[in-house]
Amino acid sequence: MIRTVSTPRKHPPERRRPGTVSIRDVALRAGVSIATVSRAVNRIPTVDSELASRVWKAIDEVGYLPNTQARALVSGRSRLLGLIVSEITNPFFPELVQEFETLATSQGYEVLIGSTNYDPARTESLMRRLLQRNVDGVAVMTFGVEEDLVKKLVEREFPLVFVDAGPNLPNIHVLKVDYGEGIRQGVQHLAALGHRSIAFISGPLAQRSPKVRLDAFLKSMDELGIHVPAEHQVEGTHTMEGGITAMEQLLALDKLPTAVMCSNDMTAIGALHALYRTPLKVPQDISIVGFDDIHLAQFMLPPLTTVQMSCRSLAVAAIEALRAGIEPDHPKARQKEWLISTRLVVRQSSTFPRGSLPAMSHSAQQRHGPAR
Amino acid sequence: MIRTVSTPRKHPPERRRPGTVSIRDVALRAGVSIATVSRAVNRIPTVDSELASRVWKAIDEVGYLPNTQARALVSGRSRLLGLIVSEITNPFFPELVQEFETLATSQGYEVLIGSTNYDPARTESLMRRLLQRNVDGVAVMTFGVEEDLVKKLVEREFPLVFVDAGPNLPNIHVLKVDYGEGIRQGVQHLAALGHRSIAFISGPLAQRSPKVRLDAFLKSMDELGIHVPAEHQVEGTHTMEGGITAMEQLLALDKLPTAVMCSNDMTAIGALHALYRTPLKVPQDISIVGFDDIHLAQFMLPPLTTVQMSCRSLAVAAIEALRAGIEPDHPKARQKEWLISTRLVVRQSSTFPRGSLPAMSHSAQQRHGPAR
DNA sequence: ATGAAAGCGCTAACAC
DNA sequence: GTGTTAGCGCTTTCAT
Repeated sequence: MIRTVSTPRKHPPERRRPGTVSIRDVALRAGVSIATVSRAVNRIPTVDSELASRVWKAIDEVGYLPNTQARALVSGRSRLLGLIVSEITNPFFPELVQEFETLATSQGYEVLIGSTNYDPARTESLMRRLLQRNVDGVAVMTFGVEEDLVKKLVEREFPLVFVDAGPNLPNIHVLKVDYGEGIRQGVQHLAALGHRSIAFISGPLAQRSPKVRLDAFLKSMDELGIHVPAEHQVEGTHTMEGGITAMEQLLALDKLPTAVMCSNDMTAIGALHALYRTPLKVPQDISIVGFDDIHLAQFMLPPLTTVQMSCRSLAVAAIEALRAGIEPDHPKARQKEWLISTRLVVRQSSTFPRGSLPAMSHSAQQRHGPAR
Repeated sequence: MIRTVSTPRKHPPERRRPGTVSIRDVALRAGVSIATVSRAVNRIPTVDSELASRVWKAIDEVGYLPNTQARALVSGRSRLLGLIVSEITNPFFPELVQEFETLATSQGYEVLIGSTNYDPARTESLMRRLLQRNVDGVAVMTFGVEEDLVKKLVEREFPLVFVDAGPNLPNIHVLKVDYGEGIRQGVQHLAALGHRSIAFISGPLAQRSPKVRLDAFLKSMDELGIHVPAEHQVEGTHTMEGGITAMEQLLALDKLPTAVMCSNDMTAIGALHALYRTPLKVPQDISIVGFDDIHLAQFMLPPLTTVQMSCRSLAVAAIEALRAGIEPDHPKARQKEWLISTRLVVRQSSTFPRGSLPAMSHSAQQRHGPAR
């Protein structure tokens, strides 16, 4: 072996955690080179089977675990995915996180999760940290990411997926949730039951997704030629508290709407709770429709009619889109838009408006009957 | 420079993502060595200030972000913390995750989260993956981790924190939640109101924490000399569904208990929902007490009386314990147990048992009055 | 104060 | 088929 002339180091720093085992220990034990160990571990077929089994035996004996960081360093791929959500405590997100994590894991990726808590500064530092960790891609399930940063990343062709059109940039991977269709179904469901006075409790309108949902609602109402007075559009916060407050605002109105559509389920749940405190009954006096179909929705009293946005398909699409961006010859490498469909789930929080009850068939009676 | 004789590589593989900037680019741009850049970045005070500012300027110009993986590789510390929870969709955990993440982040750590879904195989693979990722320590907020694995890690002095005595091993960092005190307070609250027939809906008893909670309940009852008949101990699942089912079991009994204490809030919420479907009123006909004090608890109808276990203190203690294990000269490096206190939060789901109502003072009337 | 270079654990090109 | 070695990006020693 030819060495450089520099004198050997005097105090080789002992940085390894005691008990940590490296590829060299395995090689030594198995009496092969580290390259052979590496090949065996990576299941390169050309390795002699006798050697391979010696290697595996040694691996077992010394308790070797390949160091992912080192692998990442040399391969340039970390097999880490970033997942940015706005608020992990909002019940919609854990369900998404769970799906995302399960899928990622099964495909050999790990997930680094961050919640932004709607704080742009936090979002940016989060993004930076994810990049420093060399994540292979990031799914951004929130808003308020600075356009500048995103633009830079897009230029570097860094794999990035947004839900609902993210920043208005070309060449971005976007999961387009079909709010139009989902919310239209909700509106039409209510309209079909005879509602004409339908209020909408939105999310925080400074954010894109809540805005899109509100627009979808207004458009659906417009299609039916129903006017929505300003006082029937209340801004919530996509939280239970927001739903309570917003519903209280509606309750203070001279003329109550006969139905309320909510921008997400937590808002709808808040609305239900505000109503529990009044003599009004859901759905007999007022119908409530949510959006998301979180797990909790079916356990509400009455069980919540809502528009389902499948976490599963969201997660599947997000990961597929990310991998398409990561792996150069992924079949869908050029696809930029991924459509997420939604569907109405009719439960018992919606029925005919009081007074406009049509001659009731027995089945309708059952279907939309009182829940308690 | 003295080089070895080997011929130069023919196809230096291009693994770097286009746009990625390394320390060398900065050094080149600033006209200094990479060592100087490294020193500047790490704010080593001996760097000449003129050079340092040149370096920072270059960093800014090329958009350099230090690669954490490489740093971790050389320093032996990844500044990554593993957080294992049983089920991210259980509302208690997101609150914990949020606290944990915020704290970790503010201390320069990133968090790798995994949910086990109560699957031991999944737990083990998760643990292995965390180790491969070189996490500096792992907080295990769940159960069913194989003793063997844990034992190995403990031998290697790998920083590990468990909630509630984890495996029965010496020298393990444990967050001891003071169930005894919390549950005793709950029981005494009910007993003080006059309840003598108190049922308990436990969590899955195969797990340690639910078991400990049940034992604490039985002990508290025993202290008061109250016998708990077998049919008043129902096993739930720590989920809403489990609470519903368990409550239905209790409702089928000839003689109903006058109060039900639940092993966690989700169970209590399930119990409330099962009761909503009956003519029984909470708390007039039956009192319900939960455990955890999740965010949702205060929004129940009636707002849930529960024992608060603070996520914040849990997260604080977990991180402090981990850092104590990670950093050799941490002040609390030798501390093994961390006590987490709990406290009763009286809301409106508990009152006097029907019939045993003492001559009621006006204030008691208000305090424990009907919630709707 | 600064730079050269060793080396963290691993993969992959190359030589044999 | 197997071994040797360069090098991923960085920190840290050692020499200057």
